[in-house]
This record gives sequence, structure tokens and C-alpha cells, in this order.
Amino acid sequence: MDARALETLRTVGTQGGVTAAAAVLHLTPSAVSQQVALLQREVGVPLTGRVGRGLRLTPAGEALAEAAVDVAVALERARAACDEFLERPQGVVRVSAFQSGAQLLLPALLTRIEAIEGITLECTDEDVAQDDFVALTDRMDVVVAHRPDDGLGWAGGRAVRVVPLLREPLDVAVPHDHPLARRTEVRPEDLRDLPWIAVREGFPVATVLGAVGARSGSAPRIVHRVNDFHVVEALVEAGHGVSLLPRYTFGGGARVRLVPLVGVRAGRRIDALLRRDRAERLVVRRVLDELRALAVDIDTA
Amino acid sequence: MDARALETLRTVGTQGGVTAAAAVLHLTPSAVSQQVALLQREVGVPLTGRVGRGLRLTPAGEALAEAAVDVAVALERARAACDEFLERPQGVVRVSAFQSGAQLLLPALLTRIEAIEGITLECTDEDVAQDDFVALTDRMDVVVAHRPDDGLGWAGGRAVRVVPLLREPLDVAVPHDHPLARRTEVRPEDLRDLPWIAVREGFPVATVLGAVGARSGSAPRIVHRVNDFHVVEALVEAGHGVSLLPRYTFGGGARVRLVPLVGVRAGRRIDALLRRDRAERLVVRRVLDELRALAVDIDTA
DNA sequence: CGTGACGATGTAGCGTTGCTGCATGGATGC
DNA sequence: GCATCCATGCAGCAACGCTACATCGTCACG
Repeated sequence: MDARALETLRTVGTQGGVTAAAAVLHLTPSAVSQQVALLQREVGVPLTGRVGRGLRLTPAGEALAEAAVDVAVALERARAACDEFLERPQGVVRVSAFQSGAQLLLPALLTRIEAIEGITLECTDEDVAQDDFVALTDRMDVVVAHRPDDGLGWAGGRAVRVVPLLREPLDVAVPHDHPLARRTEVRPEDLRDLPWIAVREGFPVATVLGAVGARSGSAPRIVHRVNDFHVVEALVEAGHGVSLLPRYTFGGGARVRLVPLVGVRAGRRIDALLRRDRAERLVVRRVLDELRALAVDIDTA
Repeated sequence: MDARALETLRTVGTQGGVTAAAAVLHLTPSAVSQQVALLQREVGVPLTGRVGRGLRLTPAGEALAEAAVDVAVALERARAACDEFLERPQGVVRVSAFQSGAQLLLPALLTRIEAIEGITLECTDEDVAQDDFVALTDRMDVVVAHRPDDGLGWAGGRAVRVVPLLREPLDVAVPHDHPLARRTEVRPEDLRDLPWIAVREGFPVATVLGAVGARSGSAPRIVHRVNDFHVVEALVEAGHGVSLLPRYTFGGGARVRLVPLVGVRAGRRIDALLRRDRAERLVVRRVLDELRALAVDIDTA
């Protein structure tokens, strides 16, 4: 029973297909298919079943993939056991973050890590839909993800560890000459009939605006759907609508005001997502520690 | 980090050398040496150190070998997870037992297992010194071993599981025409100055006779050292001395009497020894269950 | 104190494994 | 019904891991 093959099976499960798994593992679909076939012959139970033109794990396959998590954890723990005998943790850690989270956290994280000899950070910004954050953990060591404050958790199951970093309030962004700009706070009722700039459906915090609308009594009038907060800011600045912007991330252009929203729970939670096996790596734990400390700094600032 | 290489390292540790490990793994010493060297390069810490012409694990090596246990366990658990989806457990299980234990347990175990479709038992009798039973677990799935009743446990550490099977009293074997033969029980004092037939030094239950001697006040006079109980029986029968024989195992030739010994704790414990990873295998667990049930039958008979 | 034996470890050579590239077959959607 | 996408089988090739042999160091014995 090859640990590598188990890892492959697991990836086929999480990525939902041979081709996707192959991309993550830097292999050809053929290689992945062969590994799974070999594993299947070894255990004597069908592990995958065709569904349409795709492929899904059978219950046996799921069980094996589940067990594969523990194998991966044990292997990483073994490596960590040796690293304890090295003076300092070393290696490269791949960190991904959604755009605004990257802007908020990655620069400071990099300076913190730079001070530590031997750790190399490979950063990426990944803007994916809410449901796709978990799948990123196959490619990345640490995935900084966000979700609505009221939302449920992440659907990674036992295989991914969720580390809460901070809660960031969402404020109402209005042009500096807008009637609401001088207010110290606004309530949902104040926002009725305003033109909204929202994020695209399915993306994190898309649901928050809906909650605000429900609280105000009428569905918000969405005039644009823009994911990049800088573009949003530019649009708000030019008077094309109002929006919800995360408080800490917002750069603070003078021509856009952020007004706290009260009377409704408007915020996002920023979490670090990582596979349990990756979490065993000493360097990863070190980076994660820095990330948590950094989040605390921001939260208490 | 290759699970196979970890297994190899572990075997080098338990077997105490490259050559011995190679024999167990059915490899050449060169292959074992290369695997360890590769592992060492990967982790960047020395795992082995020369001691004399031999070789021992460094602390880092010990730590890694320890962690390797969990890897092996996780792998076997993965296999077991699939086997759950097969109707019946199947596979071959290698069982070893010391001579008299084999005689006592293996025939009945085989008949029990024969009733189960798909399980094949490969039995061996292995007469080794007390300290060498644990090392057998590398080659065998289940090792039936024995130790003095008062002795300490087994020195396998976290890696081997010890399953107690039964306690067998050691009786005094005398010729049928010996003065003690008509007694219903004897005390240590009664045994003073008798000629003893003992097992070779270092072999299990060798220490028991010493305890009996200590209790009687004078060291026993050992005239022969014979390991095989049948030979012992023949010697006793011919009047060449008395001995201690296990009660259940003793065939009961009419010309030799077993007399219970009171006033001193004379017995041996029969345990099943197996590596924790092997213990995860479904078939192994099944065989072990039968073995335990069998032992209970004997104990209560 | 030299000699023989044993044990670990390099090196050369070879077989096997596992990969890529391409072709095929099945299922979907426009 | 055709184009597309996906999984899979097959041929070829590279790389890995094994064996066999040689070497070096250490220990026992004369």
C-alpha cells in the first residue's frame, strides 16, 4: 500500500476528478488513473465510480481516503520528529490568500518571516468562490480564506484544520460628500433605496448584503457586481453607488468614507485553512504562529 | 519520505544492525544501507552511528523509528478500512510459538481457523532466548511467547502489543516410583538436594527454578540443562532427575507424575506479542480473537 | 601483535517501476 | 449530431532501487 497512491486517491476525492487531481499533483491524468487502478487492484474493492463523464469515490474509496489522511499526518509527524533535532525550522511554505486578505496580512507576515533564517514564503493571491477555498489546501500549505460572520464553517471535514484569525467588520462606504458621510454610524433603515455595488454571487461576504437588506425591509438595489475592493472604492468615490468594505483592509482614500453599520451583524471572519498533514510540518506551524500573532495585532490595534 | 524506508529504519533499530534487518526484510545489506542513507540525506540529521563494527540508531533515528510506527499503523488501518467492505477477512497470518506453546495451542488454533474461509495460517515453532521474542515480531504477525510468572513485561516499548493468553502453573515432575509421586502437593523444602533438570540459561522460565531454590534455602543442584520438555520428560522418567514442567502442556505419560508445587509462585505466563501495525490487520485481529478464546478454554478446563 | 572473520558501505550493472504522450471510448451539451 | 471534455489503455522511455562485488574498519583469536 503506497502512501503516494493514497495521497493521489485523496486528491482525486477532494478535487473531484482525475484531471483536476493531476493538475494539483503535477502529473498527467494518465498517471493518476494508473495509480488509482493499481491501488484498486491491491485492495480488491472498487474505489471509484463513473458519474457522467466524471468520477467519484465509492464509499470504500471515501473510507480509504479518510484513512489516507492519517497516513499523511503520520508521515509529516515523522518528518517533524527529525526536524526537532535540527537547530531551526527550515523549508518553503506556500501561502495563499484572497485579494484583500493578502493586502492586509501578507506584507507584515513576510517581514516577520524574513527575520527568521531558513524559512521561505511563497505567496499567492487566489480569488475563488466561497466553496473553493478548501480545495486550495491541496496546492497550498496555508490558505487564508474569509466567510460571512454569520455563516457556517468550512466543509472540509476531518482533513482540514481551521484556524480563526480575526473578525473584520464591514462598514458602509460612501463618497466623502454623501449625506451619510458625516454620520458616526448608520442603521440598515438608512440604506434603503441606495444603489449598491456588491461582489459576484457565490463569493465570500456576498450574503452579508442580503442580510442587511432583509433587516432594512427591502431588497438592496444592486447596480454593479465587482469583486476587487479597489475597483469598488473607485466606483464609490466616483459616486456610482455605495458598498460594504472591510474596515481594516480599506486603504483610506480621503474621498471615500467608511461609516460603521449598527443594528445588523455585518462582518467577515478571516480564517487560515490547512490540511491536517501540512499542519504537522514544523515550518508551517511556525508561519501559522506568526500569522495568528499578526492577526491579534490587527484586531487589537 | 518513503514509508518503506521508514519501515527499514525501524527494522534496523529493532534487529540491531543492517545485516539482521536485511535478513528480516528479504533484502541485501547493501539495499538496507542505501535506504537508510537516502532517508538520512532527506532529513538532514544523522540517523545511525557506528558502534564497534555494528551500528545503532542515534536519538534522532530513534525518534524517527518511533514515528515510523504510527505510519505503519496508519497504513495498515487504511488497508483494514477497505477490508471492511469485503465480505470476509482473508489473507495469510504468520504465527510463531515456542515449542511447548505450539504444542498446546497451534493444533486447536488451526482447526478453529480452518473453519473460516479465506484465512491461511503459516505456523512456525521458534525456540529463542527470553530477550529475543520481541525481535521475532518483525518476521511474524503473532508471536506466542512465555515468561516467568513473576517476571517483568516485555521490552518492546510502544511498538509491540502484548496480549495475555493464559497463566500455566509449573509442576514438579518426578518418576512414578519416586517418594514424592504419591503426594498431592510438595513444598520447596521437600525438594532440597534433589538432582534438577533445568532449561538453558537465558531461556524462559529458567529463573523460576532459582526462585524455588531461594525459597527452599539452598541453591538447586542442576545436573542437566535441556530445553525440550519431551526430552526432559524422558530423562525424568528414566530417573535422571526431577524437573519443572508446565501443567497443561505435559502429555501425561504414565511413568511421570506432576505434583503441584505450593509455597512458591511457580508458573509461566503465555502472551501473544505482535507489532502494533500488524495488529491493525483484520485477519490478524480475527486470528488473535480465536487464540484468546482458545486460551480461555484451556484455562477454565 | 598480526591474521581472519564479520559487518557496514560504496560502485557498477541491471531489472522493474512509474512516468509521459498519444489514441480510444463514453457521456454531455449546444 | 457534432464538438467537447474526461477517464483510461497502451507503447516507449527514464529513473529508481535492487543485487553482486569490492573495500574499509573493527573485533576476536592465536
